[in-house]
Amino acid sequence: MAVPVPPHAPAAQGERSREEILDAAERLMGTRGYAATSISLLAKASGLPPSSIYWHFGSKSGLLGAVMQRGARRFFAAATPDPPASPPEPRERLALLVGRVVSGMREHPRFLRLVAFLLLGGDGGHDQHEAVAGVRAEARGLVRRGLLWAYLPWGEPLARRVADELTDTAQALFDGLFLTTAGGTPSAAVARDVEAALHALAEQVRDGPERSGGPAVSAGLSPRGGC
Amino acid sequence: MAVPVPPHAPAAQGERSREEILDAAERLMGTRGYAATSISLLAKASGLPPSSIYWHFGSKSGLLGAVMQRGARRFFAAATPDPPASPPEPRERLALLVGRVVSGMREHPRFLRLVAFLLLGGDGGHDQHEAVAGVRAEARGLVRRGLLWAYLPWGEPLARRVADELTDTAQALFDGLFLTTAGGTPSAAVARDVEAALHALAEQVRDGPERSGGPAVSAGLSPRGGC
Amino acid sequence: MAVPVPPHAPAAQGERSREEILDAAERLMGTRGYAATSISLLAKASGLPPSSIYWHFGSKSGLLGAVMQRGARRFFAAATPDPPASPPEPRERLALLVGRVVSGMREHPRFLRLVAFLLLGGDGGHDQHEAVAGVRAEARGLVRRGLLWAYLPWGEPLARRVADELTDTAQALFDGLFLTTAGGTPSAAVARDVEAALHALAEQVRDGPERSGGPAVSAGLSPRGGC
Amino acid sequence: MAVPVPPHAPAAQGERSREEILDAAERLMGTRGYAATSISLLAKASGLPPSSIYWHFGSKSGLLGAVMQRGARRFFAAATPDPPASPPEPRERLALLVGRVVSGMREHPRFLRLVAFLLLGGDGGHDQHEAVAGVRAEARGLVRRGLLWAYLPWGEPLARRVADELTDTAQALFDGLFLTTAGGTPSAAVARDVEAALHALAEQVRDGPERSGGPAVSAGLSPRGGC
DNA sequence: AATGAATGAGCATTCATTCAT
DNA sequence: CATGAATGAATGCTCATTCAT
Repeated sequence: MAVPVPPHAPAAQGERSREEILDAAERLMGTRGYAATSISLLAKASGLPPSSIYWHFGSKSGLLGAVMQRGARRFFAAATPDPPASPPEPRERLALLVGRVVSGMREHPRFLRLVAFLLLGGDGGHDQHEAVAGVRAEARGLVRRGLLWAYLPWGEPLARRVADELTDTAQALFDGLFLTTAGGTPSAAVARDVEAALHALAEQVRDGPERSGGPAVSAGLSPRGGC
Repeated sequence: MAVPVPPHAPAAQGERSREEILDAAERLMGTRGYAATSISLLAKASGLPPSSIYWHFGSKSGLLGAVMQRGARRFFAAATPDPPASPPEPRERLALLVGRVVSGMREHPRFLRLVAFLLLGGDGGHDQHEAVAGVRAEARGLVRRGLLWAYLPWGEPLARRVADELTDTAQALFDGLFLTTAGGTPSAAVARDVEAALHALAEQVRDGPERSGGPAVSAGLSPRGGC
Repeated sequence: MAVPVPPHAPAAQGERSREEILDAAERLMGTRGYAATSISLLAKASGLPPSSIYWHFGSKSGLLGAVMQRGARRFFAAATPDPPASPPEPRERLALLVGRVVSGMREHPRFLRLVAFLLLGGDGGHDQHEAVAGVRAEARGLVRRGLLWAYLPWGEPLARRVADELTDTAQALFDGLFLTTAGGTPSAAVARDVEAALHALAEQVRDGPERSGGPAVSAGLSPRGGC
Repeated sequence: MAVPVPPHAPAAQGERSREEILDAAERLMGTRGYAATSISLLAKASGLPPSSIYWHFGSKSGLLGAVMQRGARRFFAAATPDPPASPPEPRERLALLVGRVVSGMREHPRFLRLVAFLLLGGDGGHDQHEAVAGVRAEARGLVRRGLLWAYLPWGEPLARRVADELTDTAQALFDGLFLTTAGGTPSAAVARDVEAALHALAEQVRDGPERSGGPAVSAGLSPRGGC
């Protein structure tokens, strides 16, 4: 006897199809890039016809949007440090932060590769540009909050200075950690160096407050000269 | 009987067409990625018909190969430090090294973006995988020689240790410096931090010879250590 | 056991949906043609899902049939002259006839455009060809009865001759009046001329009984006669 | 031995393909309408693959444009009366005019049906709307010049008045002549009546100069009343 | 050295339609 | 009555590539 489906279990089969398509899309787009992943390839990989993909997501870029949304939710859940674990030392806290980011990379490599593809590719419509920008901004926030929390034992004003001055660089170091292995498992040695480097930079921020006139040389950045 | 024109008399018009195609390809492939750059788009951008592109390069991946070859030659020429400038201090030498890499990034962003696309993308045939691997290896060599030269003032054995232990990390930091701006002009502040970070790591190599058991914590990287 | 709702209790909501679909279909098919009007467009326009359209009409051509039926009923109701108004003069009666046809055109332009589309298009299945033929035949009957009534003051035998000889031409003139503005409001000036032309032709029928050998010349229509 | 093709015989095969595609398109679009004629149908009918159609015409609407252009050129060549034949009597001249129009209809029915389709269909992009408007305007010019020439024996001022007042109506009558048979061979009887009707209207223009207050009644055009 | 013309495979997308609920 | 979900076939169009000239 046909029992009417209760509204809170909405069309179980439809939801399952949707997830299967999203899985296939994350896997393939994160492997080959957005442009190189055709709808018919996704159809083959998900076992559903192209028209079903369109029924669920409306368009290829709509599918991309859904992949990004779900991927971002999952990645940030994996990369955000658990509040309970709070060692007293900044160095250990930093290690915890780096560890969570690295484990996020290890658990969601395909999503991050897709983000990298989109970050590089200037072709996509502007909604996907927006989606990427959103993810990047959220990641930046995560890094910033992480630094703030890591260096809170040094006192809040200093922690804030560290976060202000190192967020961009930290994000860049994480990007590099990811890109060097092209989205494979990040190298433990490099991760260790990244951690050490960040801590060294934090100590420089703590010890030498004069930032813009510091000892950095970097010839070639300014129109040749120094500083 | 049509004798193929000998290479030392390069039939000016033909050579010019070839360069125009390469320019368009570097620009477009470095902007939109390889897969998203069609031959007919290249034809429109270069002003020559598709068949001419095939006459010059044989296939789309042949064109990619030529773009990579020319791009690599140019990039490494721009990123290799001039031998004459040799300041006495490692820190200054490092600054010079970073400066050259950054100026290579600034002058050839499209080529580097293309490399990044190919590094991420598993789609290309294995020729292009080879080409990318070659470029990466060459870049690694450049970084290694750069570090060796920078820290030579500390004595060759130590310089060699620094190079051995920091090459991968240095390359990762450069990758991050590039990816953070997605191939736009690299941030001067981040470049400065990268430089400072590398130097700090070098000092750690110099001061604490015990590497693997050092103070690094990085929970989650080793088969679960901290946290 | 689900008993089909008896027709005299038409389940208000269902009837309303049906009418909304018919409205959207008449509007869209009469604007863009049958082939260019898709079910999903109709769904969007009517606010009901495609499956509901199928529930009500069974198929796209079933929907067309229903549109034609309702449209024909409405159009002929609007175009049939009221019996009460019966001026004594043929000319005035003719004016009344033309007026009603024109007002039918003004009130149901979309239906007539759809008829014209189907009249021109050989694509539709033969049901719709039949439907169109039915509408055309009914229209012809209307015109014929109208002419008969208009020229009854001249005596029935003559009125019958006028109707016999002018029905086709009158229908053609009405067609032209409609097509010239492509289904917009018919031009009042042209309508006046059509009326005058029909009356002049009727007078010719009255005055010169010799039809086939009359003064008409029309080179090129008979198997080459003049020119 | 391969002789280079002289430039004035440009790619004979290409031109032939182009014409074959145009032939198939005129035939099919003029039979089923623009929307109902798919590219793959055209490919089957012309013997060339869809991609070749795109090579020659760029898009479906580009093909439509080419069909319209060629069709208009041919139709107007067929429908324009030869200057040499100039009988003295207006009635005979009118017969000649009608005859040419009718023979244009007989020789190019498919083109005219396509025009009618486009005239009715509000969906097409605005370039096709433009093309249709152009054809309609050119046809109007043809009718106007034809009337002027036909009634020149009555003196130029009168001929000009006839043309001014009857061009729209004449075009409508021709439209009706065409639409009644839906683009089949126009009925000779109706054509004869159209000719007679036009002449009768011309005589009314000649005899009664007061146009706007004339004997036309057409109830229903003005907001009910008369005139 | 170059190109106009062609082509089969594939693209993203929409089609009319069905059916379990 | 109504609808969410699905589907195979077709849509207009672009793809990388070839080849005679």
